[in-house]
Amino acid sequence: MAQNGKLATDLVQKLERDIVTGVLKPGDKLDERSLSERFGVSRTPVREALQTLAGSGLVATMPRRGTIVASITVAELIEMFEVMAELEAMCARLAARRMPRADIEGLIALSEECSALQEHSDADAYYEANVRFHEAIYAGCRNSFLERQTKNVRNRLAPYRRLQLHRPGRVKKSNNEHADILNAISTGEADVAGKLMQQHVAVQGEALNDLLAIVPRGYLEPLAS
Amino acid sequence: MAQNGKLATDLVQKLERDIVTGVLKPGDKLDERSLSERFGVSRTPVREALQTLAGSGLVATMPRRGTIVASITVAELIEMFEVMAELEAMCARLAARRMPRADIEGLIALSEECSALQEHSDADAYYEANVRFHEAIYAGCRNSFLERQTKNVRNRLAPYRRLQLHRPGRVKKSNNEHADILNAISTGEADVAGKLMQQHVAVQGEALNDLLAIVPRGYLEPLAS
DNA sequence: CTATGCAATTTTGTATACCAGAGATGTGTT
DNA sequence: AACACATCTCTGGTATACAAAATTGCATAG
Repeated sequence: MAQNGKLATDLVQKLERDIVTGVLKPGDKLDERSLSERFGVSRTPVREALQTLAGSGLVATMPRRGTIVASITVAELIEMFEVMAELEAMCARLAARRMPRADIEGLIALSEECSALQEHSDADAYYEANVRFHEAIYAGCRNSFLERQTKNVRNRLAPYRRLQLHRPGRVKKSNNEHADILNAISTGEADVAGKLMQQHVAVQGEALNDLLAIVPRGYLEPLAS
Repeated sequence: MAQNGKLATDLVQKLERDIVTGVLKPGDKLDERSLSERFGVSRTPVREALQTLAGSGLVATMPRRGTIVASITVAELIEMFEVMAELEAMCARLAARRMPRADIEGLIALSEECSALQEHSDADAYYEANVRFHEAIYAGCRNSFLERQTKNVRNRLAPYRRLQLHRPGRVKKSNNEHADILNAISTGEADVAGKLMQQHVAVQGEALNDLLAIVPRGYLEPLAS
């Protein structure tokens, strides 16, 4: 979609991965000069890459004050989770109606993968499998625009979502919810699948308090920016 | 959000307005040198502006082949309307729950404005009022992230949505649907408001065929890109 | 010792120059 | 006359140089 030059595209992907996987954390400064030296290119493609990332919301750049990995306010966090839950619910609803049998088999396999990893209580490994499970459902909605849109919001929430699974008991609960969602999709109960997914993703009540409690300093902006 | 330099920001806004209002049409070529001469700046801020617009999907740039105002395929058009309907439905649902009385009064005023303009059967004037009505509902959801996201998709669909109102009878029908939506929001019936909005925005069945029939050449990409 | 103001340095924003690749056009050959 | 190949030009991609603004550090005054 946003096709810039080859160098810039590479940079976008590298930086995006680093942000989504947590190598770069919210609030980290992205200096154009350092980045250009580190990647052995001039500042121009670096700027283009940062520009692109700013467009998708992964970084924030203040005029004349540089670029940082986007950190959001508590209010925005709540807002984004609200939208995320609805987007994923839509994916699940459509997947229940449109996902071919063969792909559902694949989804089952991914679900089992999650279950297996859940036993070992390795939050990071589970997170990766979890991402694959969810992405399979995005793909199942057979709406590539919705898929892109959903992945985009997911990426922006990634640093925060990752934290959730480090809460005791959350992995097991998450895995159980997967089973129910999978079942609803498999039987074609669109509205049920959507509702379950909505609840699976939504962060409300106690879960919100728990999440806020474990968000590290710097991941959230102070109220007065 | 995506704060580039002052010049680039100005360009983004100017180009965005031209695209959304139809001055620039899908498929139009955006030559960097011409734009830089026309606006009296160098190519650098022009490139940054195009970069930003590409990020939001309003323009498409093919490597080494330049930038054009984004034109989409029929499949994408359908997909985007499907998502648009759901986003607006979510706005309406939340607005029904959260919109303060005072703001509902404003919404009523906007609705009456639409009704008044509908009489004169001036599709363009109605379109503007229509936009204001819908934006008031976006604002009513009290989720600024959802609001931005919705406006973004709306902007991308603007060239196509504008066409719809030129279909005979569509303006009157649209206006009637507004009344029902307004009523549901006013009485706090969230699910009804959402469902009505979803149907109001969705393009399916005959409406889709009608829309495709009046889309000018160049607005849609050929299947093989 | 702290606060304020000025200067120097760092870093971003813009302009320009250079390079490379894709498409167009023309010529030669079959 | 038609097709293929080569060259040429036009446009984007990248690098670098220059200008303006902000932060930081130091010095001086209170």
